[in-house]
Amino acid sequence: MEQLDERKEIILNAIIQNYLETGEPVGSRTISKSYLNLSSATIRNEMADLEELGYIVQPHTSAGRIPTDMGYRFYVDHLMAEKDKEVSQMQELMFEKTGKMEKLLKQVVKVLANNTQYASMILAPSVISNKVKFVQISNVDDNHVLSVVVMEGNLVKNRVIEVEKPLDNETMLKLNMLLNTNLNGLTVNDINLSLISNMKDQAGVHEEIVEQVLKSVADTITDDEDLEVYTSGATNFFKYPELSDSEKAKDLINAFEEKKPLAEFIQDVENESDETGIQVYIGNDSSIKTMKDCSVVTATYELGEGVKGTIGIIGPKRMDYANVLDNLKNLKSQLEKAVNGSPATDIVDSDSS
Amino acid sequence: MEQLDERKEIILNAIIQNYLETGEPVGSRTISKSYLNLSSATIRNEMADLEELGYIVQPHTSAGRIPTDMGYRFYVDHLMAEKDKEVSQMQELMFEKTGKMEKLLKQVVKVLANNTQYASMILAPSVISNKVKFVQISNVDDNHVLSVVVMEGNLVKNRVIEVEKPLDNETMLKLNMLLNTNLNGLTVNDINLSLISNMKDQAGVHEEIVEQVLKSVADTITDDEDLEVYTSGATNFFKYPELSDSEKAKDLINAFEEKKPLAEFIQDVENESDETGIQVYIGNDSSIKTMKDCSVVTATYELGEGVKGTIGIIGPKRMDYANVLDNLKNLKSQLEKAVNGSPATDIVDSDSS
DNA sequence: TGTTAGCACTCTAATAATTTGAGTGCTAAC
DNA sequence: GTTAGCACTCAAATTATTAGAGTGCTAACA
Repeated sequence: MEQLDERKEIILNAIIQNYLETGEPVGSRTISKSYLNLSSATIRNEMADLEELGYIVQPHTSAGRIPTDMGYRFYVDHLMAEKDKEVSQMQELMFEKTGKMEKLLKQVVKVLANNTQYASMILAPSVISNKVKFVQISNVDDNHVLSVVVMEGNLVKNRVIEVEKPLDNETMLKLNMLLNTNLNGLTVNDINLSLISNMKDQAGVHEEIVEQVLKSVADTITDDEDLEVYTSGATNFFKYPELSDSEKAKDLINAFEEKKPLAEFIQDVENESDETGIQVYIGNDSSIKTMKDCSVVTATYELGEGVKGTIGIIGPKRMDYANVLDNLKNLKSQLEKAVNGSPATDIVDSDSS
Repeated sequence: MEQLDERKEIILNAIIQNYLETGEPVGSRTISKSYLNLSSATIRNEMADLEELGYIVQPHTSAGRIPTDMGYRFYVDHLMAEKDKEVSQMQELMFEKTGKMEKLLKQVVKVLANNTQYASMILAPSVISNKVKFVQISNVDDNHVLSVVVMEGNLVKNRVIEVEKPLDNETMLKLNMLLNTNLNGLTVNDINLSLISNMKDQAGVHEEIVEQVLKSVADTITDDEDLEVYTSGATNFFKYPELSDSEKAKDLINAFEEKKPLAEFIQDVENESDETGIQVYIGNDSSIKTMKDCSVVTATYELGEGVKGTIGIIGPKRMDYANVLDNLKNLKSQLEKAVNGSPATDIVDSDSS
C-alpha cells in the first residue's frame, strides 16, 4: 500500500488539506496554483493515478476529487503534521476540584466539545475491573436502609433499600464489619450469589432481612446504570453540511441521546487501543451504521490500574484530525492528573471567614 | 373574547381539529364537506369573521386558514374534548421499583416521550423546600471522608472530602451525632455559616479538619448540581416539519441539551400552576425565544409536602393537546403513587433461591 | 519520457420561465 | 341568510436555460 512516490504523497496531502478546509471537491487547477509549479494537466495525470489506487474519488464525472476512507487513513497515519507540543500544553485548564466524578467528567466533555466543535462523549471509568474500597449500610428511617459503596478512584454508589423494619444496632455493626472484610478489594466480577450466602452464614443472624440487605448491597455494586456516557455538543453535527440534513442529523443525535449503543461501541474500543491509547475510526471502521459518514476518534484514559474510561469525539470524516488528536491527548492527561496526580487541596473555597 | 356564536365555535373547532391532523392550512371547502351542511361560500363568510376576530389567519392570500396562538388558546380552554378517563387509566404501567430517584425519573420521561412523540423533560423534585432526613460521615481511607445525606423522599446526595488525615473514631461519632441532631428536618435555606460555626463549637474538637468536614457536609446538602432536568426524545422535533429545518431543530435540541435555561423556565412554571398543576404555554407564552413556534405543556407533581417537581413536553403548536394532557395527568399520578403511595415490596427480585 | 497547452465534453447548480391548482373574495340570484 | 359562479391570487411544482468548474484526451514540446 506504500507505493506512493513523494510527489503523489505531496499531491494527496494537498488535496486532503484543501478538502478539509473548504469541504469542496478539489480540482487540478487549485492544486497546481497553490502548491507546486506543475501544470494542472500534470496534476490531472497524477490524480488519475491516485484515483486508481483508491485514495481519492470524484463525486461525479466533472467534479474535483475528494478523499476516500483509505485516503483519510493514509493522511492520518502518514501525512498529517502533529501540532506543536508546546503550543498545546499551554492551554492548561484547571478543572474545578470536586468530590463528584460525574461533575468532573461533564466538565471535561464540555471542554472537549467546545475546543473541537465536534460532538463529544466520555465514558465513565468502568467498574468491571474496579475494586470495592469501602462499604457501609445504615438505617435511614424505620423503613429504609441506605447502602453506600465507594470504589477505587472514589466512585460512590448508593441505594436506598426498603425494609419491613430497621436493623438493630448490633446486627448493623456486624453486617458492616462483615461487608467490609468480605468485599474489600473485590471487583464486580468477584461478587456472586455464593459469596452472599456465605456472608449470610457468617453473619449468624438468621433473618430474612439480612439476605435482602446483602443482596441489595451486591446489587448496588454491580449496578452500572449510573456509570454512563456523558455527552456534549450533539448539535455540532449541524455545523457540517455533510451531516446536517434532517435524516442523518436525526440519527446521529439520536444515537447520542440513547447512549447505550455508543457506550457499547466505545467499550470495545478500550480493548483495541495501542500504547498511546488513541484510535481513529474512519467511516465504516466504526461498527455503527449511522456513523458511516463520520469519523470517530477516541482516547483511553486510565485513572488507576485497570480503571479505564474512554473519551472521544464524533464528527464528519472531513475533520481537523490534528486538532482533535491534540485535544484528546491533552484532556486525557489532564483528566488523569486531576484524579491521580494533584496534591491535596481544600475543596471548599476559603473566601469566607 | 367570548363573542363567538355556536356556529363559529363549531367551525373554529373544525378548522383546528383538521389542522392538527393534517398540518395543512384548511380551506372552506374541506369544512363544508365534512362537518356541516353549509356551502363553502357560507363557511368563507364565517371564516372571514373568525379571521377578523383573531382566531385564525391565512399564511398567504390564496391559502386556507390556520389557527393563531389565540385560536389554539381558545381551543385548549373551551373546545377541546378531554380524553375518556377510563381509557386512559387503563394504561397503568408499573415503574421498576428502584432505590434511585434518578432512575425512576428517567423511566418516566422516557415513557412520556414514547407516548406523546414529543420532546419530554422532567425536573427532579426541588430540594429548596426539602428536608434533611439523615446525615452520615465516614472514613473511607486515610485521605478521604465520605459524606452522605438523605433528604425527604429518599434523595441521596454524597461527596468525597479530601482530608489530611482520617478523623479518629471518637470525633467521628461525635460529629455524626451532632450532624443529625442539628441538621435533621432543616431545609437548604436553613443551613448557613453561623449554624456551621455553632456546630463546630458544640463539637468541642478544635481541629481545622472539623470545620472543613462540616462545611463540606453543608456543601453536599446545598449542592443542587445533580438535581437536574432529565430529557428524552429530543429528536422528536424532526417529526414535525414546522420545527425540523436545521436552524430551528438545532436551537431546540440545543436548549434541550443545555438544560439550564429549560430548568429555569420550568421552575418558574411551578409557581404559576393552578389546582390541577397543569399549564399550557402556546407560542410566545413561554419566555424562551427559541420556542416561539412551540407549545409547552407542563404538570407539577408533588412527592411530599413542598417537594415539587415538574414534568412536561415541548412540541409544535400543532399538537395533540388532548393526548398530551391525558398523558401528563396519568404520569403525574403514577409518579406520585410510585414514590408515596405504594406498599413496601421487595426490591431485589426473588427469582433465585 | 515527462510536461504542458488546448479543446471538446460532461455534469451540477443556479436561475428563469411555465404550469397547476387550491383557495379566496365578491357579486348577484335564490 | 345562503349559495352558485367566476375572476383573481399566489405558492409550489415542473421544466428549460444558462453558466461554469472540471475532466480526459491529444498533440506538441523540452
